[in-house]
Amino acid sequence: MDVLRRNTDYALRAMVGLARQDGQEPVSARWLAKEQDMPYQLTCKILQKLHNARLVESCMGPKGGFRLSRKPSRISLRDVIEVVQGPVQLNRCLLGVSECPRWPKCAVSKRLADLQRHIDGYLGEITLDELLTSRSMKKPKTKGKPGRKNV
Amino acid sequence: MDVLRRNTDYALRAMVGLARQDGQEPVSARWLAKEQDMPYQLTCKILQKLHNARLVESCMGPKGGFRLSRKPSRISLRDVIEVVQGPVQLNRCLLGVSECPRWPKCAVSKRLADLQRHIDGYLGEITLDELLTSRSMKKPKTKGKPGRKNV
DNA sequence: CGTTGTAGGACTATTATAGTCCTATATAGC
DNA sequence: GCTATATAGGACTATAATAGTCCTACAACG
Repeated sequence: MDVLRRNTDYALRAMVGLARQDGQEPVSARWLAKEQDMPYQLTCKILQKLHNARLVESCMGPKGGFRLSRKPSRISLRDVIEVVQGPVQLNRCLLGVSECPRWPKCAVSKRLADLQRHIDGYLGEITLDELLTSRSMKKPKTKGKPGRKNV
Repeated sequence: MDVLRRNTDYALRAMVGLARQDGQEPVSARWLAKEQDMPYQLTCKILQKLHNARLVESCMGPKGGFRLSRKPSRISLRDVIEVVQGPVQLNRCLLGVSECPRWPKCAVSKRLADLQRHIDGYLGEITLDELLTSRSMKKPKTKGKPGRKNV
């Protein structure tokens, strides 16, 4: 499939949904799920992950819900991605040389490591607020399976 | 392995194995499989794919086998990757805007599209011959690569 | 104290990937 | 021609990763 998975997409949508509310008022998972066409239960799970990673704050009870724990401009795409699907790695060996059983026979590494660094850097630079404007319109139709729509 | 799958890794190893033989003599799937620690049947499948994509030539019969269809310096990592696992895409929508049902609500696209282009370009630049030296365990890498590292 | 919310464990379902089995066919050498 | 060794490839099984659901517990506002 793709590098960014469906759950990552959901997480991004959720974060964007929260960022738009931008207020003090917490937003409920149910509302977010509906707003962004995501399965409710999954939305809960993903928000929990985001909460454990301190990207969002939560309050329980009626009037409860979630809000971003810092400004959208201080949350990167990479932050969100890593919470949901872990780091985007080209190849497992790139993380820890020590783990590769074929080393030193295998060493695609050097050039790929450069690319890896670039990807990490790039994803780390893109921030949530950059996604806000483009996401702001109300959607036209789109119903059916909760299929993968888009990032 | 994440972005690059195991089969892609196998394909890369197979190609490297072939590139090292550098000769006129075709190399059999069985030999390659053993050399590179890969399941024989899978190796056959993958070589078939590489053959259909014209990256390798094949000859049947005893003394048959595979050889690269062009020089290692003219085969990119991207060529191999795309044969085995398809294009490395960050997100499905980046391929064709027309397919996205959430447009225009969603448009992470712009920044990600840049990254996508960079990845494609980079993978397209890395050539097989650049992997040869680093993959041969005999020689430590005291040697500068003659490969074309041009953008 | 009931309603509306999050927390989260434990499951099921679905899909993608990896890997195997089997049969057909080509060809070199006898 | 016959046989051994090779690729070609369809059809299958197995395994793993991902997506999604169900259920119970707990927190807090009114």
